Amino acid sequence: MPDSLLLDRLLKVTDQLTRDMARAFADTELTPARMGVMWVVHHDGPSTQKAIARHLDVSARNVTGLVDALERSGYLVRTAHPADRRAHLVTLTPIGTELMTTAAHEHAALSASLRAAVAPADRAPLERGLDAVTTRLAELIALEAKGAS
Amino acid sequence: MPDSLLLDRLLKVTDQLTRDMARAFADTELTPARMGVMWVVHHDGPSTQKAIARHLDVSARNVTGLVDALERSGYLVRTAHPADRRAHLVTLTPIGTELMTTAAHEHAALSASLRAAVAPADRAPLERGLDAVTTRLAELIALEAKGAS
DNA sequence: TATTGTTATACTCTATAACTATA
DNA sequence: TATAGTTATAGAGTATAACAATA
Repeated sequence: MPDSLLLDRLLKVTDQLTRDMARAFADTELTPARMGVMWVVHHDGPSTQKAIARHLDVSARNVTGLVDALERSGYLVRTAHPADRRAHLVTLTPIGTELMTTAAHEHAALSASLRAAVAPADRAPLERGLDAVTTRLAELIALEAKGAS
Repeated sequence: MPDSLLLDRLLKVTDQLTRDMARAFADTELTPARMGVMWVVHHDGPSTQKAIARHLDVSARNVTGLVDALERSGYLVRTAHPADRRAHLVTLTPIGTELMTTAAHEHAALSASLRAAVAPADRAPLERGLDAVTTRLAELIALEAKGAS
């Protein structure tokens, strides 16, 4: 597709990554949304559900359901918050920690594989270009949010 | 984020595009999945639901629901297939055609805006890099599909 | 009063399976 | 027999609103 628009290329990658992630979790009790919760807790350590909701920019109700499923599957547990009896601290179980260790390795390996597929001279410009696109997209999204107030 | 992995950059753009599209359709009866149907019919002309399902790689049942919603909203209609009485030909209404004309312009404008945000010397390498990533991702997805048979 | 999390409710996207009408 | 589409059913993600317990 030599004449494609930049946006079409970005949407193509978006579609591939979305589908590939969903496929990777088929036949497990994990899903992309549940893994989102796992990444937050993996990176930030034990977190309240409110903090997770803010981090993912989803509703508190949504987090309740995702944590329910992950707790059922044994990847995390709700524990008492030491200072606030309203809140739960969501904490990874040993199995959850093991899952995320593996996931982090696979994530890095996939990133390296994709980078290796790019011509060496194009790698730095690709990364700079993606950063520029991200910055512009963030500006456009902020503008829309403002206008839609 | 100067030290981010390539994959993290790609996922960031994926997240931004996904959210931005969903936001763009808030307060309308359109959604990203419904617009997917609209794009197929816009590009391919009157299409059977089966053809749409193949194009989008979703189930026939799914297309039934999406076409139901778009027909209710007045963007397309089911018409009789001239040669196969089992099939429906999904056809854009004048309003649907108008919608897609506008959408195509906005799509091109967004693409140009994103491209303009990238340093001129980085634009060609960015596009080449994205094509390389897409090709590699397609290979990896094909490998997984084969292994999971 | 404000906040955390849950229950209640609803909509969308998605899938498989069974069924109808046609090929 | 095979195919196009629908109905039936189900699970997942998401949201708002009302409510309980606690701050």
